[in-house]
Amino acid sequence: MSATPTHVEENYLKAIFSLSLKHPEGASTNDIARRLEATAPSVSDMLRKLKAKGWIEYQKYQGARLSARGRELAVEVVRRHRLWEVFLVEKLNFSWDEVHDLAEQLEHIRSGELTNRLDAFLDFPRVDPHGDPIPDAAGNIQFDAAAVPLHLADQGARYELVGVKDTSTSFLRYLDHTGLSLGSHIQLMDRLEFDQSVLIEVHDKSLHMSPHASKNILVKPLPHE
Amino acid sequence: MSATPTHVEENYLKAIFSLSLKHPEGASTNDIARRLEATAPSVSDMLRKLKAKGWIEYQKYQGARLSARGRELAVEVVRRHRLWEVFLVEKLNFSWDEVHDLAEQLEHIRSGELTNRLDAFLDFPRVDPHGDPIPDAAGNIQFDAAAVPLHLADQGARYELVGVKDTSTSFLRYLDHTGLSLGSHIQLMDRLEFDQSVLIEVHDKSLHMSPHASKNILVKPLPHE
DNA sequence: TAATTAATTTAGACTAATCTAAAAATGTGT
DNA sequence: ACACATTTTTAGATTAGTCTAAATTAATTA
Repeated sequence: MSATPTHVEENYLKAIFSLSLKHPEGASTNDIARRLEATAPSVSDMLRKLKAKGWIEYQKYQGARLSARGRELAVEVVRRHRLWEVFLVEKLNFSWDEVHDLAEQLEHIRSGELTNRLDAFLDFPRVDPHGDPIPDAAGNIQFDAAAVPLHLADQGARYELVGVKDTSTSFLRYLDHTGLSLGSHIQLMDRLEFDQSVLIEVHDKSLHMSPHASKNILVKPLPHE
Repeated sequence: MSATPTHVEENYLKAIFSLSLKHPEGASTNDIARRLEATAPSVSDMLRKLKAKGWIEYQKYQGARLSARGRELAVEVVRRHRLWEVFLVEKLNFSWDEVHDLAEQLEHIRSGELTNRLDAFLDFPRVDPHGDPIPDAAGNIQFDAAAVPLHLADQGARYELVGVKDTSTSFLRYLDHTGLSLGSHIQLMDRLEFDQSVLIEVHDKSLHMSPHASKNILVKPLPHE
């Protein structure tokens, strides 16, 4: 039936998938190119091929959307990526800022058996080390509806850090530096509307956080004590 | 300095390495082609490239030998392959006949940090699930000098199964079927010289074993009780 | 040693993935 | 709605790896 994608094709599908989360109407050639650090002509070429294989819907100049099959393939890659990240952190003691590149390689080993056994070995984790949800074997993704970016959270309320949007090494190192990690309790003391920076309290220490940071931290309200 | 080999180049280096164990004078084009299921012209081409990169010594029509650097690279691949095999069997509960193809993919993820952490996580195993020695981080390989193929073992003596040379699924399944696995105790009842088949006793059951099997099983003398 | 066979290399072509430079289509602002 | 900027696609070239068919070298055997 449908052939299996190459590693490169998997990367394109994954990029289109993640771009589509914010722009369901379709991923543009340039956005994909930026994401994959490739040139627009390379992307244009590849979109034609992916369309021919039935993995995306695509009309010239109109951007790309995943087909049902394309989405399945992309979600499998995401599942593998996130499971390997959990493995690297939980079992091999890597830190959350070191695992991305390794997982980028491990994610391309395509074996349902391997993936599912790894999943079981890790005790069926629901999120990866950055708080991103791990698709289950059927491809379902459990998004946490209660999660909001910190810069939109309620003044005075108490939150738990449940995810980060920016998974770059530099950002994660910055969070380590401030003592923040998944599960940290945060109280939002003040929001400075003009630049969307925030004043928060973590572990009884107060901290002024830039808008870039506050926008890239996902929090969930803590139940009142 | 020396660039890093591609996955394909790693496969060639590994093939030359393992062929060189039996024929230290050099691996022939055809032998490499057979091993990699490629054609002779493909191999011929690649040998020129590997020579240009300084990883093999090679003169036209004379076969290939690994350079010092080439050997290092090959041994690293072997190390990764065997560590992943241990992981798959010990942690993910794969059986010894299922791990080869997965390890062929995992072995190409080149990260010293990953490899060494995996090694530690597995508690520094010395052999893989087929009894093959795992090179240490410095590239040293501890061969078991006492191991001999079963068809050359001494009549009447008692042995431990310490390795298999043929790691094909069919052969390993056959061994499972007979109840043999790494560590099994074997008594060599009779050797039939004319065809190198043997009569052995395992777990108090006697068994007639074909020459192919007896040649591909490595045993080590058990200390007398 | 000459002839034949086997092994190996060269020649030429193909696919996947990439790039730069140029052309074409789309979108925007006055 | 026209001109201009932006985005995207086409054209053409490159690299890695592979193949088949043909030529060449090495080995064997009469």
